Amino acid sequence: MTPSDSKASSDFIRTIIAQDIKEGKYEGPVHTRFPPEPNGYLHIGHAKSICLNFGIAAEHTGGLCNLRFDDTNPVKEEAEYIEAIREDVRWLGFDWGDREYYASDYFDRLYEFALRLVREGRAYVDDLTPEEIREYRGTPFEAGRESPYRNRTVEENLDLLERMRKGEFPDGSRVLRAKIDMAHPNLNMRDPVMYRVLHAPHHRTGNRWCIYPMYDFAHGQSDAIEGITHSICTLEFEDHRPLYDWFLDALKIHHPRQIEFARLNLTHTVMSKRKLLKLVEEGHVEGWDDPRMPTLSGLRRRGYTPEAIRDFCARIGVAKKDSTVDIALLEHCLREDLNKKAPRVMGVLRPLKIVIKNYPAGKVDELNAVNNPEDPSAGTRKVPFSGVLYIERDDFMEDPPKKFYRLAPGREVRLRYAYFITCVDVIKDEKTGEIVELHCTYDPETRGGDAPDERKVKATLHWVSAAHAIPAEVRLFDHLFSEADPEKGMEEKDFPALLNPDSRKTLKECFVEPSLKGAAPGRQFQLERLGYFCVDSKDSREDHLVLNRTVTLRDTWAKIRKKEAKKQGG
RNA sequence: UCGGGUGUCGUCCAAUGGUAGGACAGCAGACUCUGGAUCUGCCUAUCGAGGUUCGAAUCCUUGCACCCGAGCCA
Repeated sequence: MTPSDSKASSDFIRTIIAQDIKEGKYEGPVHTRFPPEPNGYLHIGHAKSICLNFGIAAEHTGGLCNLRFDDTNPVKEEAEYIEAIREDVRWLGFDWGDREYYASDYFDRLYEFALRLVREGRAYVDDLTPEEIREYRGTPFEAGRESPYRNRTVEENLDLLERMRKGEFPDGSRVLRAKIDMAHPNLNMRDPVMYRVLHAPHHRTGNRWCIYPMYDFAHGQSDAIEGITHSICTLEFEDHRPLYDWFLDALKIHHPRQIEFARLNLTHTVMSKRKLLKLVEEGHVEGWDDPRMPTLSGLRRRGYTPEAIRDFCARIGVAKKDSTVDIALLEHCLREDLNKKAPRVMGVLRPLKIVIKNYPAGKVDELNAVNNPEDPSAGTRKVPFSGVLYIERDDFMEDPPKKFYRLAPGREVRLRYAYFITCVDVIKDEKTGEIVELHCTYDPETRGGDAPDERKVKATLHWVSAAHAIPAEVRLFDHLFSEADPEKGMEEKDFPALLNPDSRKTLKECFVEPSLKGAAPGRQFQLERLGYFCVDSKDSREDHLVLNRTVTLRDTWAKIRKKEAKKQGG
């Protein structure tokens, strides 16, 4: 192994951790955690965090990464999301062993912690209404005011907190607050709420609790309880860090080192769970796993591979600068992976019928086709050829421009792995003028795709034999939003207006080669010259094949066409 | 106006006082039974102004821009 083989990517977080280890700051091995809230599905932004946390643990001997659900708000969280999150993390390729934890596992200890702070006079029960609390908090520019309930006795606080826990008070009537500093320039330190009354059943603790800890009072302590050494989170928690420090110090418990990084943004999509949830709830997409969604379940259904996503996460790096990664990089990683792995088959999306006039009637030939030119071990297969075929409509032009070198009247091209054919006649619908079929001749000497006289053709087309082809429905996907940045200058509630109306096109009359018969859900392959596709895991049936286009191939011809169009359009 | 952050090619990430480099995107070409893949070449950047230094993306001063923060959300 050369040094470059094992060269791990580095970033400022890994640098800090390496330094901490060098200085012997922590007793045990590196211990991280991935802490999702089960209130939605995981998206590619979470993948960045998952790869970071599990990746760092894996890079150190004895390193561990926990999966912890931050389930402190029963009104927003659902058990359905937990299973989905587990599946997504596993699919991405990470293993948390038996270390699956829940903040709700710690409710008893958290309550004990709260009691301790109350006894020490560091927390109090406040009777202010939510509106009053906001008012008393002040603003970033002016100090807040202390609540009139701030100086209750320890006994009174203990009594009130216990009665909150027992359910004597309605939602919103009282909270437990930390007694810190109402004039602190960091708003998080102005007596933050630790517990609120919420008469709601919890998906794990049922009706055992009617008060629930705030995230700020649960997160740091959960990390401490689990012995996390490095608590990696996103930038918006940076100014919560002093508060976490305050709790940890007051409680005198293990103190992980928190490091913040910038969350991932991607062009042509949205990433916040709120927005994704809105797309789902308002029916702009078919669900969390709609193949256009940036969710892991959506990407999976679309045909993305875990390897491609991990590669992407490695390439985007980690930093503290707000950034928006071009979705083209994600697509590049995908193509690179699929190019190595996906078997090639032929299929026609917009069929144009071809009749080979000089081909013996009724004859069927079996031609050899390479399964994957990038991988000889993938072998070869037989593809049936006959006198009536379909080719792609886009592969013929009656009046071709200079740079078009596919089929045209009088022109010879190659049918992949088959024969050279020449177009001799164009048959049109008399009324509409639409081209309904092409008449061609073939050269029997070119069987397999090479001419004995070494003559060349400029194009090779994909095709299927009409009598042997399998019908399929094919869904073509494009960016969810046509704008690169749908968050820019847009009221949050209005962003669906920017949705790309052409993000999904369904083609119902496609044909694929017979080797795809009975293809299992999720199966992936390349349709030569068209792109990578997979069998839809939800809608495909034995007798009704449904394919998703995962991503197109790089398409130089499309680029030329676009450029020409732009030139003419001015 | 307060607190916390961040400013390097179009985009993302490096360079930690010593030649500003890589990837994606773009452009041009080679090759090709996928206009795929592959290969080659090209293009473009240190937020501004001062200073320290033989030498500054990096240190200092100052200005500017952008992001986060006033949930009983996470």
